[in-house]
Amino acid sequence: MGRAPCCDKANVKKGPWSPEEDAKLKEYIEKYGTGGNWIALPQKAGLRRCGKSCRLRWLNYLRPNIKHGEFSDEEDRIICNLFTNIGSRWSIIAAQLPGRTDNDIKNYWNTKLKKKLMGLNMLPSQIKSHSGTFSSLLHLQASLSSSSPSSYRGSNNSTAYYAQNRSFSSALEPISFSPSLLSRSSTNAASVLHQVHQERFVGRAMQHNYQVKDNILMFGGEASCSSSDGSCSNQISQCRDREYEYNYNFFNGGEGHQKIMLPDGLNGWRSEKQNGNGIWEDQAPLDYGLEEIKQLISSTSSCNNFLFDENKTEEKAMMYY
DNA sequence: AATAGTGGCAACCGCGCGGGT
DNA sequence: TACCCGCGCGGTTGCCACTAT
Repeated sequence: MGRAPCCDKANVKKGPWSPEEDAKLKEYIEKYGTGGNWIALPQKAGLRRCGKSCRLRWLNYLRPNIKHGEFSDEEDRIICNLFTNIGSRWSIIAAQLPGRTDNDIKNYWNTKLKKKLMGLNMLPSQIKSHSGTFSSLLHLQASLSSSSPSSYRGSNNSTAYYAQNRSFSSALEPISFSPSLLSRSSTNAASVLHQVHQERFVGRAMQHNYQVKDNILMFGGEASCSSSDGSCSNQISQCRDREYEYNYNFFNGGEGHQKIMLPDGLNGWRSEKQNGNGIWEDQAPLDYGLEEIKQLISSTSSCNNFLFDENKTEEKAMMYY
């Protein structure tokens, strides 16, 4: 049995909003607010509209400080960067662009920005050969970047790595997230992180959990949750409590020298270990040829090359995904 | 001038989540 | 604990304007 409709569809108007309806809605909300109940709002405001429709109209069009029109290069950069790192979390991306709505950004991405990027660097054959969406390609890029050449693993300064290897690490521009980014989302921060990791490291439809065990960050299901003392959940919550620190260390391989075990996003699991010289090495290489991978990544590097300011690699409070 | 094709945007739909009971 | 309800999100659809033929 399906869910009950949110409103009486027969008595509800659909389609484009008239200026009169806009005025009614705007006037009502400015006077009384939403009252925390969108479902009841249209009736009170004298509108024959579904509450959800009112909410959408208000959020995407009528509410103050909405920015319409062309996106700036800086906005392009942010969108591209965030999309690469967190995928189609339009609301989160929108939270980083004051005045822009998630719908706006989504439309802009789908109709313009994606094509812009594709047109610049992607050859049709490359797209076809990987039979994935642009999104999955970016995710692939992201996951591959997380398994970047082991030569940098020994370094605590990943920024240096980015600076030297921008064409390869294109999507791994460090991103600065304001705390409001997470708090403004209806989803809690840990959940966002969890989802981000799923998208970031899993190039196929697999679901993974992560946990911290003995200072080792591990991804996986029950197998990785085999703590002998059964304190799996505690470890996870510890991880969540320290999410900023953890994320920094996670990618940076920095303070704490956390080991990671992660899905390689293509062919299964890949773990890493430190060799005798303190260099982090992949335990199992990817089956994808390195050259092919580099080609893929450089082919999508337009995201950085034409949008990103080279001088902005210095980030302060940053999280690496 | 008429028609078909394409792009862009606004709006809708269905689902998952979380709070309340 | 289970259920209901509203909210918010992401994907999709439909309409309109513009362009090409």
